[in-house]
Amino acid sequence: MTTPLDPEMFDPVCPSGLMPFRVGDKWTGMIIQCLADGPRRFSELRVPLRNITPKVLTKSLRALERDGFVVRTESAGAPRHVAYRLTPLGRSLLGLLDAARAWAQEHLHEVLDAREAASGSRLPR
Amino acid sequence: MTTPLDPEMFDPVCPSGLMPFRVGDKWTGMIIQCLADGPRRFSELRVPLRNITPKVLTKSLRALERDGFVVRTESAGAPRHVAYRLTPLGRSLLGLLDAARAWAQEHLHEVLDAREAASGSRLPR
DNA sequence: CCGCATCCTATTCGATACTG
DNA sequence: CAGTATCGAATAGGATGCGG
Repeated sequence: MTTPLDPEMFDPVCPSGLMPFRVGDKWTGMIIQCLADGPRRFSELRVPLRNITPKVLTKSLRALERDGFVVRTESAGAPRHVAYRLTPLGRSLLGLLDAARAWAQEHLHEVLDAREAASGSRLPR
Repeated sequence: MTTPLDPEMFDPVCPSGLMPFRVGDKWTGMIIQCLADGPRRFSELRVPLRNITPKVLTKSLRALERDGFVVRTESAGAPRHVAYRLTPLGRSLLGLLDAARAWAQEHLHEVLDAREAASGSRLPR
């Protein structure tokens, strides 16, 4: 349930930036994936999202909270312990993310090929 | 097959801007919808996308072309006649768009409610 | 009819440094 | 540990006007 997140969870060679889909902002989809099998702490999330700055992660998490996809829970104690977990509404997005990944599995290479071909034939209109 | 596009096709009251998903840029998803049941002309596309400027529409269409989702065909003659149609790859996105709409049908109101509630309780952290 | 050229604004993302 | 504050670069999106 709470095994550590794989730092290689998001392949840098196939960043979701190449995907024709986005959920929320640049990081939202990956954050939701990270929360798929249990609550995670702020700094735990920063591991797979290797270079995310705290400011940007905070912003994405606040948006997810505001929209009811995620709840934030702070337990008293020092050092601080803050956890983020998906709500049922947040979990309702997982199916769509799966569908998107399935599409990518099947078709993304076609997009990359088309892009490659387009950068070859440079006949600007 | 080529009945005119409904100018009210995209409800201004529920713009896709509120959706937590995006395909490509702001207009891409709507363009693909417009092309779902047959080729369409440039100016035909501008109708349901009421306020789109030609520059922006062009940019989105070029991106769709580059990625292999759409093909552009220009028939000789004056005035010009340019049509855009989905490729099989482009059509492969329709299922995903349907799934996204189904999700929205079922859950978007929860998001809006959550957003509403959040704007009520203003306890900034 | 189908764009392109220019200019402008707002937002997004990130780097860096600092705090309870 | 979990953020906040400030700054800067890049990009998206749009308004307007011209051109083949």
